[in-house]
Amino acid sequence: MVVTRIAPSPTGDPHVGTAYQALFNYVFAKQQGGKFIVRLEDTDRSRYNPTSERRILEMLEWIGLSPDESPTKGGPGGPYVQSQRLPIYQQHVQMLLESGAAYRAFDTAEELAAVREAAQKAGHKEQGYNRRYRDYPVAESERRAASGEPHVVRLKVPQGGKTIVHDLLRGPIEFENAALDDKVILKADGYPTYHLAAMVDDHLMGVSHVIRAEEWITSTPFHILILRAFGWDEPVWCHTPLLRNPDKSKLSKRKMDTSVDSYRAQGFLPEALLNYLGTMAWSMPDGREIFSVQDMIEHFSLERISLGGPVFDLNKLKWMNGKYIREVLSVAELAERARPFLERAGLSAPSDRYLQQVIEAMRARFETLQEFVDRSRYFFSDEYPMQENARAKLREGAGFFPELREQLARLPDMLQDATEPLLKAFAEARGLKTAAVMQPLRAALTGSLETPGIFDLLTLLGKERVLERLERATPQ
RNA sequence: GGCCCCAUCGACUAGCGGUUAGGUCACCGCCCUUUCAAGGCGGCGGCAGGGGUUCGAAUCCCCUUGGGGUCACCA
Repeated sequence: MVVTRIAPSPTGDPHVGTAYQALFNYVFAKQQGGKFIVRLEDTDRSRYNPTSERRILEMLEWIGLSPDESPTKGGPGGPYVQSQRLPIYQQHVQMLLESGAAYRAFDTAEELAAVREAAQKAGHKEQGYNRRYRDYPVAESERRAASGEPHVVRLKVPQGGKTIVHDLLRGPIEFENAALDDKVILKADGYPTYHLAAMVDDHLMGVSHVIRAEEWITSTPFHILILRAFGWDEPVWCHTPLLRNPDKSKLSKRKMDTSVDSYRAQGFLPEALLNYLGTMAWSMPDGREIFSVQDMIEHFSLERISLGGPVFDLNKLKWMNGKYIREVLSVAELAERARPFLERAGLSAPSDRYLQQVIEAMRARFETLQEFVDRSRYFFSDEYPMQENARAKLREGAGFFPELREQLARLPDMLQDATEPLLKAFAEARGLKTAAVMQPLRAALTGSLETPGIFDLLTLLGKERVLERLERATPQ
């Protein structure tokens, strides 16, 4: 059975890279009739962030990549939080200690730093651990450990030969074992390092395919060595390209907005964000660019992942979000999603019908739900900003506003059948171009020159508000 | 710097020995539109360079260059 996983570290905001990895792991697992696991890697106490954990899990639900097994859902391989699995790791490390595949090292942090510094000064190329305790007498090691002396446990990496990583996308990648380090697998605080914990968990949880970012390639030989030390089989390794900043470096919050929560707050739709991520290093066989996760599951193959590192382009993400807004979601759905944004801005719609009508009119004019709110304020409140270019138009119309208002007031309603002839006749009677009437009117009604069509505006705003705003726009 | 990965328009990509190198975003122009968008049509723009292999290379191999990742008791 195919089992995939993501193993995020709860250290901060839910990262788009996590959503990206989740997408590929989820889609592949679902397509193969397998399962998708989420496991939290919180073995670094110093970087642990208590709210991050919950937010990562919530993010996955929001975006629609719900795991089959996770800290909140549980499952046969649980617990799914590494800090709750300490006995398991310690037990496994003990096995390696007993088999001689690992050894205790009693170097202090200061000693290591000093050694490293000395090596650097001497211009040594080898930067790894000096393996001081690799051949330390076992009895002595046992004694010092038993006496409570702080220590770490390191893996005894073979000093000759090579380890080959068979990457699904890149073929065999060779590493000289001599160039590898005796990495720490159990820290002095009793917590395992990522390398040990991830391999033990992947094995115990039955993970068949490790689909992860390419930054892990260089530590994969070490992972393979851990697996071998236990006598376990390797999963299929598949390293996907890293999402990039515009300058091509690894996507980072210093240079880009990497928080999924932030995109959510800006009014990006989960479907659109997911669709966009799906076009990063992957493409639909038929070239379609707008596709759902379900479409992706139907046509996915790991082999179609391209290897160049894709730049995360906010511009195209926005375009795609707009595409979903105007062509994929129904007006009713959009209304429901827009409502919380409206409320957060202190606005509310008098009715579902009205909200939907406004959205229909605005649909092609916003690309995020926040933009919708920002650009539609005049539909929901009489307090809206007057833009500078609109103010200028207002002055042009000031002279005829009272008369225009008078005439509009005599109409039974503001429907186009009545308002259009009126506006045209009104302009003609004064020797004005129709636009010379419409633009000042638009400015008076909305404070803006970028709005839906004037007749939609009149209809939606209704007679009462139209007359009121016209009056308000007329200088006393 | 060592090791490792990668390389098609500015960006995302299609291409997997024979194509006028296709599509999308962005940009520019035109159309539609008495606003702004959206939409339609068109345009600009690319196989990093050099060697091979081959009748024939964007496609295969090598070198160079460039970019990236990684070298923690972080993941």
